[in-house]
Order: sequence, then C-alpha cells, then structure tokens
Amino acid sequence: MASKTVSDKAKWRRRKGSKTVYEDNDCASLAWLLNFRLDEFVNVKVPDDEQEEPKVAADSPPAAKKPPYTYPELIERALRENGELTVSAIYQWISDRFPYYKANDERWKNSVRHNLSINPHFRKGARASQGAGHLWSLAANAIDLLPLRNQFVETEKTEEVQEAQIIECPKVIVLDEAAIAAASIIPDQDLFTGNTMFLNPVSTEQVVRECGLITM
DNA sequence: ACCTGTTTATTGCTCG
DNA sequence: CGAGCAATAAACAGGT
Repeated sequence: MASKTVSDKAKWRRRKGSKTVYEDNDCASLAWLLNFRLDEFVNVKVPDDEQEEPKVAADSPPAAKKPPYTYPELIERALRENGELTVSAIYQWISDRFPYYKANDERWKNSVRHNLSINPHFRKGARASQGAGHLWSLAANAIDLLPLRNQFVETEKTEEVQEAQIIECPKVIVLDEAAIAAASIIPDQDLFTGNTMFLNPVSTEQVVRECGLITM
C-alpha cells in the first residue's frame, strides 16, 4: 500500500515482463493456460471429493490464517458449487467460508475482480437480474484436461511429453483451446460436482472461427 | 455515488 | 539470475 510512489516513467518501463506471455501470440497465450492453470487446480487444491474448506474454515478462531488457496481457486470453487454467481455473491461465498476474508476489506475484493477479469478460466455471462454486474461462471470445465493433468502430476517423467505437445504441435493447442472455449458454452458436466453447466449453445466450430483459431 | 469490470503497474516468490 | 506467476494496488470507465 505504502510504497506506491513510482514515477510514471518507471511504470511504462516495467510493463513488458509478464504481460507478453498472454498477449503477444495466440498459441502461446493458450499454452500457458493449459500449462499452469489447470495444473494448479488439479495438482494441489482439489482433493478427491468434498474436502471443501480447509481446516481453517470450519470454525476458525479470530486470527484466521490465509487459506492455502489462490483467488482463482476460491472463485472456481464458488462457481462450481453455484454455477453462476455475481461478483458480490462470490464475495459472499468466500467470506462465508474463509473468515480470513470476513473483513470488509477492499483489497481482496479487488483481487477477486481482477482475477475474474484476467483469468480465462472465468466467463462473464448475462447481466444480473438486478443491480449492476454480470453473472460469472466457469469458462473451461477442463473435462479433458483435468485427467490429463493428473497424470502429469503423478508421473513427472511425462512432463517432457507435455512440453513436446505444446511446442511441437500447435494444432493440438488450437484444438485444445477450441475445446476449452466450446466447453465453456456448451452444456457440460462439472467434473467434481456433477453439476450441469448450461450456457449459450454454440458449436465448437463457431468458437474456433470467432476466436480466429483457424489459421490454415 | 457506488458497484462492477478492465487494465496497468509493482512486488515477492518459485523454478529452471 | 532471469522468467513467469500470484497477489496487490490503483486508475479508470461504464452501468445502475
């Protein structure tokens, strides 16, 4: 909070680093999605079934620790449980379960909004019935990728295979991205809860076309 | 005015 | 050590 006395020049100088990752080229930007985001979800956080809240959440004492979940994970869980939520409902869900976020603190809410915006895992839906804001839902159900990632986690050796796919087979990336995008808007089943997620019925082809994923 | 959503910047941490 | 990511902060625009 305090240390924000940076000159504008410094700001402009900085902004190259991590941004280029998902802006500069289509395939690479999607590769990162496959590469780390799903990996995180599968790898660490989502235990077999409903372990739900970490021990902290159950009946946590005043000095609640920060949950070992990233914001995307928290949001994802909220959305998996509820399908579609408004931003404020997501706030509610998180603060209900994690006393750490009980405080009416603008910081973590800002982070939640930030994550919703920048993370392709989340998809902005229709406007909420009343008030400002939209309904948010999970974009990629990763129905194919989750098991895939599990394997990778289990056997580290296969990491090379994974890399090879991403680097050597752009088409795979394109198709995966199409699958992800399509999965987000086609009725599908949630891997963990079994919830059916209905959104706009759009064909994979259409998604591919509209996203400009067909290059040849 | 407030809430929501987007974007940019910065910092800290992890990993190769 | 550099690159990349998560978290955080903040500015800004649009909607109600």
